[in-house]
Amino acid sequence: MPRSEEKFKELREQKRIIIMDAALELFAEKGFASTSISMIAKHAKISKGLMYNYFDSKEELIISIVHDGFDKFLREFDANKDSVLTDDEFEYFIDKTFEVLRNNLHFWKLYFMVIAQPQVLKLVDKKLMELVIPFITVLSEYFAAKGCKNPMAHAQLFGAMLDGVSLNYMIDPDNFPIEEIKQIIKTKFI
Amino acid sequence: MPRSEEKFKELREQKRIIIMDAALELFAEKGFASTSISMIAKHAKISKGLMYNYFDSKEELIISIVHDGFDKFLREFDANKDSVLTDDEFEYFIDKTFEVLRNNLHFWKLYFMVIAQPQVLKLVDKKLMELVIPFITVLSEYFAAKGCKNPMAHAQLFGAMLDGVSLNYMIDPDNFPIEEIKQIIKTKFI
Amino acid sequence: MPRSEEKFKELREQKRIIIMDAALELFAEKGFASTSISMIAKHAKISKGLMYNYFDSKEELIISIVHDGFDKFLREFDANKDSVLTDDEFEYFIDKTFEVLRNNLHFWKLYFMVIAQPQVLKLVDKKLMELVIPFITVLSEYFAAKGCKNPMAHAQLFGAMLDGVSLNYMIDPDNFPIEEIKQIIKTKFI
Amino acid sequence: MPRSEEKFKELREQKRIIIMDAALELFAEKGFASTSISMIAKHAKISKGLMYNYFDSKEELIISIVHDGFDKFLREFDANKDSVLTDDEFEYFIDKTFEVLRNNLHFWKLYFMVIAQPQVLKLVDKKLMELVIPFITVLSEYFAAKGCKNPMAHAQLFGAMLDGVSLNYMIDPDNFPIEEIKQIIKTKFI
DNA sequence: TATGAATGAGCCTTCATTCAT
DNA sequence: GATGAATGAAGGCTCATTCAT
Repeated sequence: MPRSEEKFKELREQKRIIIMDAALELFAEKGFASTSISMIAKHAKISKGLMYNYFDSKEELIISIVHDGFDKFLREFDANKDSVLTDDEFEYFIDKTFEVLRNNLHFWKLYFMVIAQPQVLKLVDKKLMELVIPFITVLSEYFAAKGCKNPMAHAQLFGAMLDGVSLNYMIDPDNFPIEEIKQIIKTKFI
Repeated sequence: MPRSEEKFKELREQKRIIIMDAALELFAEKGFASTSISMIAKHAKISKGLMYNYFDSKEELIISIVHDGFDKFLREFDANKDSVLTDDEFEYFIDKTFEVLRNNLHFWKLYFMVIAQPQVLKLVDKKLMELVIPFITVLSEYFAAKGCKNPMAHAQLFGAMLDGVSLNYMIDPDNFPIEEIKQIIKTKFI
Repeated sequence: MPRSEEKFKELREQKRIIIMDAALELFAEKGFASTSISMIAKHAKISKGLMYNYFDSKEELIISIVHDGFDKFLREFDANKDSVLTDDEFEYFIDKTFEVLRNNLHFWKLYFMVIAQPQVLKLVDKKLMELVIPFITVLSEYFAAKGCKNPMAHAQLFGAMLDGVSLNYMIDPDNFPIEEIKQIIKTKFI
Repeated sequence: MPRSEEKFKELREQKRIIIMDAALELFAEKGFASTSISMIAKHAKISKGLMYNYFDSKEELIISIVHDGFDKFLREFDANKDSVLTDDEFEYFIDKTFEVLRNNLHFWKLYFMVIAQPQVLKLVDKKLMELVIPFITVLSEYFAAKGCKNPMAHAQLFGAMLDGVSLNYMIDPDNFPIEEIKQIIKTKFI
């Protein structure tokens, strides 16, 4: 591939990211249906028409954002998949999760918007499963190693609990005692 | 009040409920924005215009549904507010919660739709607080009596966990091991 | 006609008038299109359905109001039609006109609303002509007797001027010097 | 500014005018409320949606038409504001007024529609005052210079009379002797 | 006579998407 | 690539009118 073409691809990718960031911010703030393409284009400082040069449709845009976010999320954790977690690794996992949560509030708002809306969830659930299953599996193995009777249910409860904590944090970040709650979770589950 | 007038009011109330049920079903299935008044009217077997005889707007409709659901929910629990919960009462509370969850899947889908959508949440958050605060208070007192160091954070974690469990159950009721999870929660929190 | 039937007719006529008064007030205040049958019914303290017992349609209602107003207006002046006006009679005519104007502000608002809206004017223009032509004729004869070269144009100008004065008075009754203007008109035209 | 951008703006302005002309014609013919955006769009040979690219709402459309018309009207007269009118200037003013009246029948229909409809008048009355006050002032000074006792009332009567004449001409242009009436006005007021 | 629930056509407006430039 | 004018379907909502009671 000639250098100029490479550079071109890179520029294109950067513009894609600019659009996705603008869209993410607005989606998180106003919801999917209440955010128009016009608003996204204005916020990304491009024209409406150009949007369609990068994304086929509004749906494809939100799908891309969610997929991208999932990928980023996975990349933060992908070291520890081959063997059973140690307690230290599990604690690291918890810390990392809360850190990611805190640093990507917009994305998690979008995430809940997506899974709470059946019609949007459909667009994304396959990818979501790809993300969730390895997590649940790793967790399940961890709890099995700790001697839990029903490690799979333990893992699912743990995942659900993280969902619930994220959701409540997201709704009112300033009044949710995220740090204390992290400690309690560690006490109860490690 | 003459009987006929009383009857009129009753008929009106019944029709309101028919409309709200129809709307709840569609909202839960397709989301708020993706459900049109036309669809609701058709599903409730009334004309579009009649909706507006019973509800001022689409927003007022979803607000009414949510408020009604919250009230129904509260009525199931209002016995145990005056003193600290015993362990048995706490267990009963957990059982009841899971029972209500199972029997009102549509409503809980709507509930998550609502809290995940900023623009809709705004319409309802005062009422939501009225619902949540007494629960958190009662839970907090319970955990305090059990000797927890940070009873309020415990209560909020517990509430968040229930949210997360509900959410995951709602997304895929058939594959979420709700009963096992209830047992684990009891073990960990009573 | 038996007495009861007579009484019945009278009651009916009274109710008609109540409805027309209520409608006139609202039409004058908000305009024809912006006043709904519901509002009129509420203001007249009857049900929407009953309105249609007295008037076939919203259009028939406004037509009735206008016709009634014209008839009332005519009845105030019908003495002086058979012969040429004296100067005193002409002055009396001017005084009377201004008095009627002041006492029926709502009606004159409606009147201008009607003639300014082609689609409504159509419904009423025949009756309007029946009202206007005798006036113009009488005025024209008066100006002819005074020796004006073009008495018909004089009469039409005079009529138009009264329209204009009414219109301006109606728009802002408190700041339009109606009494001074009456004097000027007398000076210029008697 | 590059030529192309300039041209864009010009094209945009032209389209705005096309829409306003189409709307003016229909408003004058059928009234404000009875003219739908669909009808305007069809008459302007554009799509319904495009209207909203040029005007925020139906109300903003009529406001723009009225403001534009007033501005055009003012531009025809703005020479004679600094000192008292001579008789010749006053006669020129009358001639000009009648000429403008004759050449802009649609606009004057709209004008009367607007001032006869309280809800529409509100949208426009500030601008209307800006138009009327200088006229009344100039007229008032003219009549004062002629030695009238009550020049302000004279001026207001004169303005009202022009309103009334316009109104009657507008209702039935073919049968209203506009030219003769102009002569009578000159005789009576110069 | 009197009510107001019910209808449905039609209105204003929004918005994802396309396309000429 | 980039723009934004243009389209048209669809949505929320209003309202004159009808009709069962």
